[in-house]
Amino acid sequence: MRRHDLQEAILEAAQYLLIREGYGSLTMRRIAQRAGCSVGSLYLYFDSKEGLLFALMDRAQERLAERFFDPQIQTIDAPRERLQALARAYVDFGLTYPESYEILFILHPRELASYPEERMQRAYRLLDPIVEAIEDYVRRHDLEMPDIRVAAVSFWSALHGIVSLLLAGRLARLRLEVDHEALIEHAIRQAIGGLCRLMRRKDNRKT
Amino acid sequence: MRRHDLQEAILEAAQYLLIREGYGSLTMRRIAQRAGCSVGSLYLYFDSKEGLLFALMDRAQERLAERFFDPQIQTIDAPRERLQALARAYVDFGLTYPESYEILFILHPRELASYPEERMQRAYRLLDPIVEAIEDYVRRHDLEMPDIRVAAVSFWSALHGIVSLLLAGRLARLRLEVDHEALIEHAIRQAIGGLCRLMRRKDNRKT
Amino acid sequence: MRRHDLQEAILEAAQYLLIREGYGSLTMRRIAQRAGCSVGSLYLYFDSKEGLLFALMDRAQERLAERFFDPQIQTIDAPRERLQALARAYVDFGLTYPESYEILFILHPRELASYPEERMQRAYRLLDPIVEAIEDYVRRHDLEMPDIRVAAVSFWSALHGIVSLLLAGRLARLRLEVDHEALIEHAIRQAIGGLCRLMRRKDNRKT
Amino acid sequence: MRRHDLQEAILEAAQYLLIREGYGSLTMRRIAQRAGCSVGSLYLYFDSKEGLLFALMDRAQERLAERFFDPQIQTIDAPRERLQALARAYVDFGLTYPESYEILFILHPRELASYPEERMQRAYRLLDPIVEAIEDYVRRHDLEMPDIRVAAVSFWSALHGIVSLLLAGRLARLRLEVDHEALIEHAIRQAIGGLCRLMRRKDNRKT
DNA sequence: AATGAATGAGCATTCATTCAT
DNA sequence: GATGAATGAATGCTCATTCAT
Repeated sequence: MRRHDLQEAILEAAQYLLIREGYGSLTMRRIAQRAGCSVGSLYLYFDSKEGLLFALMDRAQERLAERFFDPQIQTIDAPRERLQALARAYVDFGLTYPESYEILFILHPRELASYPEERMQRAYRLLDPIVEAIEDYVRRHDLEMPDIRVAAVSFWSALHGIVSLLLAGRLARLRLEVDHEALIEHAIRQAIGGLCRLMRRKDNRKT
Repeated sequence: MRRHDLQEAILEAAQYLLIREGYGSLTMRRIAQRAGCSVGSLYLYFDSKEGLLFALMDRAQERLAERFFDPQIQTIDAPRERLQALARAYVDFGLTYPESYEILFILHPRELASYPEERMQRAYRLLDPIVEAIEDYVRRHDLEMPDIRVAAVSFWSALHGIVSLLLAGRLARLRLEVDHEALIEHAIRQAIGGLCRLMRRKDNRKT
Repeated sequence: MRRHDLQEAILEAAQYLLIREGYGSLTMRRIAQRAGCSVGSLYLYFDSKEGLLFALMDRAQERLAERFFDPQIQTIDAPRERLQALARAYVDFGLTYPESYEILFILHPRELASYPEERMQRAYRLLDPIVEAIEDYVRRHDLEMPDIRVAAVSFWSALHGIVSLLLAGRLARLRLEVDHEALIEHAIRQAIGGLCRLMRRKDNRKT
Repeated sequence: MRRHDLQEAILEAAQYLLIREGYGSLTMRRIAQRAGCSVGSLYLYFDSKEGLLFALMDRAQERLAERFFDPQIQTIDAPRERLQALARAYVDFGLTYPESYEILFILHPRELASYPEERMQRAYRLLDPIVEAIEDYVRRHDLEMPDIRVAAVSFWSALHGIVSLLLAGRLARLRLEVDHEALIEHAIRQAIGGLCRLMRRKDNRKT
């Protein structure tokens, strides 16, 4: 139990520092200091700084899964509503755990180069529920969508766009005094609306 | 002439390394090595590492302006087509000058904290043509859009999402073997379609 | 125990280099090399080069206090003998701990600009016993000395002159083959004699 | 003529910077900047930084000679008054040309290690007029002074003490709010008084 | 005579990592 | 299990000096 406690404290500290000060300022010294242990102790639980980062990634993936693969969402019957709930969950995850989001989707690939591919893949299962919802929608409305994978990635990219813009604090820097909540709402509706329209169009062209 | 050559080589080297290896690995030594000069020479052309980074920012902004504020685009009469041309230009800029895009829109603001705000603002003028196109569209079709600024940022965020995902090379890593061209096409149409639909909706509600 | 050993070794090394090679050549690398440790270890014991220098100052002040504020001297009743003992102690201190003397009184204040003033002041308490001795002398012999502070500083400056000349090794360089002991003896007697004479003179003028 | 002009400007600049910013901050770049020429030009007139420093020393010696070997002083008949005039001239030189004084008598010997000995000696001829004056005094008053060289160095050391204390700005730092003029006056009279008294004493003991 | 671009060596400092205790 | 002393390598940056022009 004890063991786990310190390990957890270390991860917590690292995560806290990562988003506050950035990866460049994330040092083993500071992590130890914040976790309330010695630098040496870090190496009892993690092989290296990279190992610690990987553990952080694993953790971030779990958190994402918790939110995104929420059973409550899966049971929403109407695919469009499900898509909306997924989008909401995704954005919420990003804004609630900015550090996790940063690690998973923003951190430079270089830092994660040697992160085992199989563990990496897990994070991107998030596309599956999106694909499913789109398929569902297409099927139910008897529409067409030639490449659903493309549609899903495109949908995801729109969500990623809004989250990463908000997290980077660029809007604030730009003095773009825009209400975040309204922006998120707008962006999600824009993505879903655009997606559905594309399906319809495909349909129209055929006729 | 020579003078300019090395300065250019340094910027080129820094840019190359920045995107390939990330900001954390961007060191003056490596820049010098890649530029084929001594570390000291870097300081002949730039005050500091930060200064070099700022020069890179300036450069990226110019490149963005070239593509995005292209007069040919401005003269497209139909606002929807103009919007599409702007979106294309934005994505093209990002894919053609990935380093510039990375510097402008992905690099964490932390690293550029002291970049003069007025110079920073220039980059974000890109919202203006988008705002104008939306306004145009709304006006011509006699629609309503309560907060055009929100709509513009939302539109931008969709473009940013697709570009940053492509640049991060995440798709490749994910073995998401998706055709980039199709994806871009899809994403742009999704964004425009979603945007226009949101306007119509507003209209519908009113009636 | 060990801990203190290396700290001491570092101070010793820094002191040695400071006097032998001058402040300009005092580098962390050389200190580490001479102390027999790595450069990084220096920073385990001292915050910075400046911090190390300050520790050296503190140390020098302690050594000065030991010699100069010797209780045995304070109890000498006859003020003139006490003055002589003080002068001896001062010069002895300078010659015994040349590095300490150099740090305290020769090193340019520039290098120590941020040394806390209150700690600095301690070193200059040395004027107090001199002032007291002069006051005593004046009182006992019923003489006059309008500005005792001036007299004390003047006396101190004579001692400083002889010590700094000897320490700088200038006499040797000049081939001024002069017996150091005789020179010190002479200088001290000259200072005391001159001081007392000035008092008498003041007296004479008044009458 | 031109040639001389720039050389002079360089020396002037170096001297100015030397005292203002200290030897540690005396860089070729800054000298060139202040002298209004390029760094390379410095090497047209001086072999190296050390060479420039040596030229500065030569210059300082000349200035000292001008003041100290002033014919007007040499012609003062009364040896005691001559001694006083010499002391005054010495202190004046130090306070008027602090940079020169610093170079000649305070700069760490290390920096001057390779200054040609014969040129070094010139600076210390200053002892000759002092020796002569003392000899004169002894002779005229029929006194004794076993080692006149010791007496002269001792006298010189008193003057050096007061000048170096004032130049280092220590008194100011100590908040020893002492009138400089009074202090100098006092110190010189103390030195002369002490010196003469020592001669007398020698005499007394003999009888 | 004068420049200024270029550099290698060096600066203080910080880093992730190791290991005896 | 935990520490903290120790380190080699790397960081951004400055230096005196050289040399083609």
